[in-house]
Amino acid sequence: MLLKTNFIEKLRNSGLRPTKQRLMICDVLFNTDKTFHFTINDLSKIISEKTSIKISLATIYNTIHAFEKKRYLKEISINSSQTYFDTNISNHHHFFDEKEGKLIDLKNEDVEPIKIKKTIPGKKIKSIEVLVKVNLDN
Amino acid sequence: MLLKTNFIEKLRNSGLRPTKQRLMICDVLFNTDKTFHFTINDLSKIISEKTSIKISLATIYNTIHAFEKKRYLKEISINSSQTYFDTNISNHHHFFDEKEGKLIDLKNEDVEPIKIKKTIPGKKIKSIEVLVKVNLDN
DNA sequence: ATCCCTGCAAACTGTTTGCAAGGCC
DNA sequence: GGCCTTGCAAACAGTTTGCAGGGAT
Repeated sequence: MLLKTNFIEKLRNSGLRPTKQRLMICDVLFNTDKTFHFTINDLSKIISEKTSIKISLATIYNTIHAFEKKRYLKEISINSSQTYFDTNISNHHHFFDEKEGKLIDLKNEDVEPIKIKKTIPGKKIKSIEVLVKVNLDN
Repeated sequence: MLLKTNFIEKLRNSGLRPTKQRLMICDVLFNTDKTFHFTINDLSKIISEKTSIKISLATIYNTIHAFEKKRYLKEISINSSQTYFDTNISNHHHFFDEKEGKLIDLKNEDVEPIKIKKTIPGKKIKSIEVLVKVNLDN
């Protein structure tokens, strides 16, 4: 758990002004031990349920992109009408439950190290993401 | 290489009427030894460059979705503003060149078999997709 | 005082849909 | 003829942008 003052610090250190909207978003995203996945829509709903303050969608997009740039969040690669973000910024893989449209973390020890035996000249591997799609067992 | 009559056959067998639009799309997608990746936009451009016939975007979307349902194509999971399709419907993985926005096939022998040691009760693994993001080497 | 940030509305992009006209069987 | 398909335009959803007013430093 982090205190509000920590968030203020965190934002300042990134060159982001600690506005009440950003602090609110920090509180939702980072004031928990667990990491989780969300869409902008999810986040917007959580905020409106949690407080009476309304944060404009534009501001939410703005803030999330700023946080992504600062590596407080990362975007997850799934084809979906909405973009998913992850508060777990470490390298890890995902299950995607097609029926529920939900992402589930795979711990690193759940996946044997991926070895890529091919390289592309002049290019460097930036990330390796495994997406395991699951559905009903029938 | 397949002949036009083969495509007519193929479409008929799937319960799809062999219209000239669909045959044109078949020709672009399947009348080659190589498989490839494309977006709807790409496809639309290829068609308009290749022939003077103009196929409406709605029809292209329509046809591609029909082909996907019939498993002549598959969609690839990348977060991108556009949806990518693959004429290679076998299980395989991809490089994604972030700079060029282009997909490159990884042959199965280029990736050591992925082992997932976790299961989800009542759920079955439908697919395992590896996306290796690459970018300039600096 | 300055510069950054917010919120609204409008704009934009890729995709989907409704429907009338046309084409395949 | 009946049903499927096409093509257009309008609708749609998620996201981005321009800009005026407000807030942080």
